[in-house]
Amino acid sequence: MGSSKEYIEKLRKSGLRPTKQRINICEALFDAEKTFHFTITDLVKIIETKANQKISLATVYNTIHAFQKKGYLKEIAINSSQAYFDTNTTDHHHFFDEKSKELIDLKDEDVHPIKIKKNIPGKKIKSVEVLVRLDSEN
Amino acid sequence: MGSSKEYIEKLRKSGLRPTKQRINICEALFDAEKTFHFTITDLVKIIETKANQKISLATVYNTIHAFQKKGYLKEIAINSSQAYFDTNTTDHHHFFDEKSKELIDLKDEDVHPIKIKKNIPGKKIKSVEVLVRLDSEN
DNA sequence: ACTACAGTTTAGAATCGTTATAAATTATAA
DNA sequence: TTATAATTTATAACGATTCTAAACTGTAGT
Ligand SMILES: [Mn+2]
Ligand SMILES: [Mn+2]
Ligand SMILES: [Zn+2]
Ligand SMILES: [Zn+2]
Repeated sequence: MGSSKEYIEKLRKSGLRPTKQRINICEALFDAEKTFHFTITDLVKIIETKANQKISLATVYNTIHAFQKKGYLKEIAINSSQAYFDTNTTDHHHFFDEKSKELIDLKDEDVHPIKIKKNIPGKKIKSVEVLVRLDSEN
Repeated sequence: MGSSKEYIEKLRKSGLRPTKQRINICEALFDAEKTFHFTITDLVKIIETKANQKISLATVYNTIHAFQKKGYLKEIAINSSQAYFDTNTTDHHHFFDEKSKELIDLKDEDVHPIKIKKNIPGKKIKSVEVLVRLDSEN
C-alpha cells in the first residue's frame, strides 16, 4: 500500500530519521492489507525476504520499541517466553491458539462489552484486555 | 494453616515424594491465610526466610512446574519478561499495577460476565482471562 | 556541495529468566 | 538393610532481549 515516500514522511513526523532499515520495517509492517501479529524473529524473516536485505537484530528491536512508543504498534502479553506485537493498535481482544501459537483478533461484536466495577484509589485503568486461550477439540 | 503432615499427604497423593524442600515450598505457598501472586525469585526469598534454609533455584522451578501441572497453581501472563504465578486457582481476573508490578485479584462481582460470541471450528475455549492494566492517576 | 555532528546501525558481548545436565543425595519398596 | 528410582543440586546451556562501542549516515548550517 504505502509508498516509500509516505513512510519517510511518517518517520520524519515522528522525529525518527528515515533510514533504509526503518523504511524496510515500515513496509514489512504497514504494507500488508490486513493487520497482523508477529514476534521479532518473525519480523526479521519477513523483512529479509521482502526487502532481500540483511538487517541487524538490534535495529529491529530498536525500531519496534520506537514504533511502540509512538503508538504504531501494540505489545500483546501471551506468556513469559516471547513478546508478541500487533500492527492493530485499536482496542481489541484475542484468541490465542496454544497449539499453533497463533493470535487471532476478536472483533468488538464478538465480545460482550467489559465493565470493571472495582476501582483502586489513585489508579486509573490504562487498558482492559481479554485473552481467550484455545485448545484443540477432543 | 496446613500442618507438615497435611502437605506430606497432599504430596504423596499427587505422586510426589514428600521431601523437605517440597514441604517448605508447600508451607510458603499454602500456609498463607490469603492466596497471593509471586514470581520465582519472590518465592525463593519467602522460602529461605520462612524455613531459614537454602533451596536450589532448580528445585523451585521443578516443584512449581509440578504443582502447576497438578493444578495447585496457575500462571498469569503479564509480560514477556517474567512468569507470574497465582495460588488462587479459581477462574478470576486481574488488575496489574504497572508501577508497583503488583497483581490484584478481581472478584467475580467486579467484572461483568464475559461472553465470547465467536468460535473457531475444531477449537474449544480453554480459558478466558481479563487483564486490566493500571496507571497512576494524573 | 562540504562539514560537523547527532542519530543510527551493527556485531558481538552481556544479561536475565529459564531449562538441561549429570553427579550426589534421599525416599521408599522389597 | 538394600536396591532402585526419584529428587536435589551446582552449574552449564539456552534463548530472548538489552547493552556497548565503533562504524556509518542523515541533515542542519555553512
Ligand atoms: Mn512457562
Ligand atoms: Mn517488553
Ligand atoms: Zn490483535
Ligand atoms: Zn489472582
